[in-house]
This record gives sequence, C-alpha cells and structure tokens, in this order.
Amino acid sequence: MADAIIPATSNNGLKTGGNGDASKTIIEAVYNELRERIVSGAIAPETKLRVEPLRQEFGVSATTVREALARLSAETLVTSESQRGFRAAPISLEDFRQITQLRAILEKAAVIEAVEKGDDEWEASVVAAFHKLSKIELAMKSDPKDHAAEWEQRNRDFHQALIQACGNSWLFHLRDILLTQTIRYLRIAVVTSADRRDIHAEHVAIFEAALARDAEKVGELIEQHICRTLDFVTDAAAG
Amino acid sequence: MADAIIPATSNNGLKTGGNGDASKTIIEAVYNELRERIVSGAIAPETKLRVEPLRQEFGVSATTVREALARLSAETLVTSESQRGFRAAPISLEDFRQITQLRAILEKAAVIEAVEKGDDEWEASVVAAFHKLSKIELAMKSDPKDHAAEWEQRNRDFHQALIQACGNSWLFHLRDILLTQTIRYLRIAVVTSADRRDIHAEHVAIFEAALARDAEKVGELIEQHICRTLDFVTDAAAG
DNA sequence: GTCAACGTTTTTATCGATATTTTTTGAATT
DNA sequence: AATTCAAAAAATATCGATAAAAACGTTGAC
Repeated sequence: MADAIIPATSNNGLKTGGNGDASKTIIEAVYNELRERIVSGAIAPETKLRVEPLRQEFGVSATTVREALARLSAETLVTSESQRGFRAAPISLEDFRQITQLRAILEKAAVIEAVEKGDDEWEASVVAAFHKLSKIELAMKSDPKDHAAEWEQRNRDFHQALIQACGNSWLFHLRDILLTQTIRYLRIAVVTSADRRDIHAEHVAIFEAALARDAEKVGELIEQHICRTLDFVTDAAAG
Repeated sequence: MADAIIPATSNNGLKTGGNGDASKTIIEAVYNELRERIVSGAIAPETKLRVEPLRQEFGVSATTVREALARLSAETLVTSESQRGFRAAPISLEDFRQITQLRAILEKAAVIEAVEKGDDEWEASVVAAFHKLSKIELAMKSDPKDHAAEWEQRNRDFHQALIQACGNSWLFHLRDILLTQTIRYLRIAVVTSADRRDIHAEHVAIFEAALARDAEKVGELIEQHICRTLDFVTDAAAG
C-alpha cells in the first residue's frame, strides 16, 4: 500500500471544474468535455482529434484520452479508422435528413402508445412539463437568446414526458442518441434563433391532443413537428 | 527509428487466429473476441469482466482490454459503472420485449418506404436474397442444426435486402444494434431449433407482397413476423 | 517536370508499472 | 452474536514510456 505522504485528494490540473458535471472518473470528465465541444460545435466536424495535444491540454495521460475518444466513437460523435486515429464526425444534410426521419418514426410510434397506455400520473407529468415549457416560451418572446439553453432542456423534458408512458427504455435510449445528433446540427447550422411562436403553437396543439387522448392525432402532430426541424435546417443551410 | 533486430511482423500470442476476423488492431481483435463470446452466450449475462484475467488470457495489456470493453459498453453488450468495472449486459424478458417491439417499428417503417421507393435493382437483390434463403430453409427440413449459422446470415441478408431501398443508413445502424441483441437472446435462450417451415412460409408471404409492391401488407407481415420472435422466446423461457 | 524509392518526423497503438478506489477480512467492542 | 472499524487484498483507473505504423519531405533517376 502506498505511503500517502501527499494528501491524496488532489484533483490535479484537469479542467473540469468549470461546469458542474458529475464525472466520477477522469475518463468521464474528458469524455464529457469532448462531447460537449463536439455537440456545441466548438470542435468543428471532421476536425482531426490528435491524442497528444488533447493529452497536454487536459493534463492527463494518452490512454485516458484514447478511451474517452473510443466511447464517443461508439456514440457516432467521432469516427475512427484503424491506425489512422479519430476525428469529429462529419455532418451533411442527407445525414440530418435521415436522423430526423428516424426520430419522427420513433417518436410517433412512442407517443401513440404512450397516449393509449398513459395513466393519471403520466397526464400529470405531461401537464407539468408543458407548463414549464410554456412559461419559458412566453418569456422568450421578449428575450429570446437569454433562455436558449433552458428552453432546450425543457423542450427535451416535455417530449420525454409525452412518450414516457410507452415504457420502452430501448426506444428512449435510441431516441436519445438521435436527439443528441439533432442538437448538434441545430447548434452548428442554425445560429439564428427561429421564430419560437410557431413552435409554441405546435406544442400547444400536441399537448391538447395528448390530453384529449387522440393518439392518431398526436402521432401526426409529433411527426410534423419533428419533420419541420428538417425544413428549418435545410433552409438555414441553403439560405 | 527503432533498431529492429527482431522481425517486426510478429502477431504475438494473441489468439485471434481462429476465426478469420479482419482485425487490423489488437484492440479490435480483443473487441471482436469478447463480442462474439457475449453474443454467443459463452460469457453469461452479468458475468463480471475483470481486466487482469482477460489481459492474461489474451496476452495483451490492460489498457487494450479496457478500451475494447469501453467500446462494447457503448454498444450495450457490456455495462459499466464508474470505478466498479465492467460486466456482461444482463438480460430479461422485458428487455427482449422492448427490443423486439422497437425492431418491429423500425423494420416496418423501413420496408414500407423501401417498397415504395425501390427500383429494379432493389427488386433484383430481394429476389436473389430470397432465393438463397429459400434454398437453405428447404435444406434445413432434413438437416436442421447443420445449417443454423448459414441460415442466420441469409436471413439477415434477406431482411437487409428488403429494407435497403429506404436508404436510411442511420436506420440500418440502429436496427443492427437491435438485431445483434436479438441474436444474443436467441442464442442464449432458445437452444431448441424452431419449426422452420412456419418461418419459411412467412418469408414467402413477405417476399410476394414485396414484389407485388403492396407496401401496407408487407409492413403488416414484417411486423407480425418480428413479433412472433417474441412469442417464441417467451414460450421457450416459460416452458 | 514527374515520380518513385528512401529516410525522417509525426502520430497512433500498445505496453508495464503506479496510484486510487472498492471490497474483503478480521479483530475489537458492545 | 452482531456491529463497527481499520488494515490488507483485490480490482480499477491512470500514467509515462516504447514500439509500430502512417504521413511527410527529400533526393535522385528518368
């Protein structure tokens, strides 16, 4: 056993202190940091991710960086080719089209089942999530950019609440992967904050149909709602 | 510039020679080997995967094993908890239910689009894949267990050919993950080879509807076809 | 001027060893 | 006998260094 002369509770130079992430391990911290950078666009698509510079910046070992990259690679946020290292995943409109289409398929199926199966508690959590989302969407009318991050979270929560009652955690998992990809695209491609009123109206419609237990209708609305994201990004990329 | 005294082309003691896997890197070799063991059931669900023993068995470094495990963990074939290492993913009937349901959703949506969009080349490859599958299914009537592995492959190919024309590679990717999980469940839970004639009949029906371009019908058939897998495993687990 | 063989440099993959954390063991105390 | 606590043992996470491979640049032939 080591003769602990130096107080063992040193969190060395790793710069994870900034955000309050709950990284128990250094690999996780590096993973989270890189993930955030890629999703936010701070690391541009197709950027080569060399181990040595990252290692130095974070003040950790090469192995640690590698493992974080390996994990990200399984999540399709970075690509890796044998013996040729890692790079941030590329983006393309076609790729985004596929992601969106797939997301629509999953979320539509999920919400239909959820509406059919949901109990009172489900309803309650949908109401709660909708309420929180509405408040921030109204607040954003006057002050758009300030609430962007919070809106993103509440929007996510609302959609999650809607489908929660379908009870398929695999579906949640895959949807989560797609949602992360989507957010990346939105952050990278669309800097202009969209006209939120439009989106709010859609949310209202979805919410009402859900509480009315009109599964078919909710399914349709969700599908359109998601597909509209595609038009949005397509326009942004083209214009 | 190492002074290469020993011929550099040594593939050391790593036991990857057995199967003809195209592992360019040692990590990949370990990854493939572990993956195969988990999917086949050679490593039982929830088995603790300690680094040191594996390291020794494969004759590689701990880091290498760790990275392979990390990749598998992203694929949900192993679970990992911070500071508490890795273990083979658990299984449960409920889990399998979710996987199957989700697979049905994805494959139904995919095949409908494929049937609508597919061109002559798509038709041709469906015909070809169906032909190969049929041959082995007929051969299996007399000699079931001998062709099991080949059937698995051809079955996979047939289903892939069907949905190919939908052109959504993300869908393929996610479906692949689910399919791998499914195969794991089949291998682990169901040792008894099912009545293949039944399955063959289903394949025929799917094939005919696909060539007739009856998208709705193909969708229904595929859905049922996949869901039947669930009944199958449920029975096997219960009986 | 092009291009290919060759040596140099950079980058990646892999190793063996160390530090840190968790789990187990076994007294000591109630 | 059960419980707590500390020390030992085991396992995990992390490091620094080395070997292998790819990228790069240069020279020399055509």
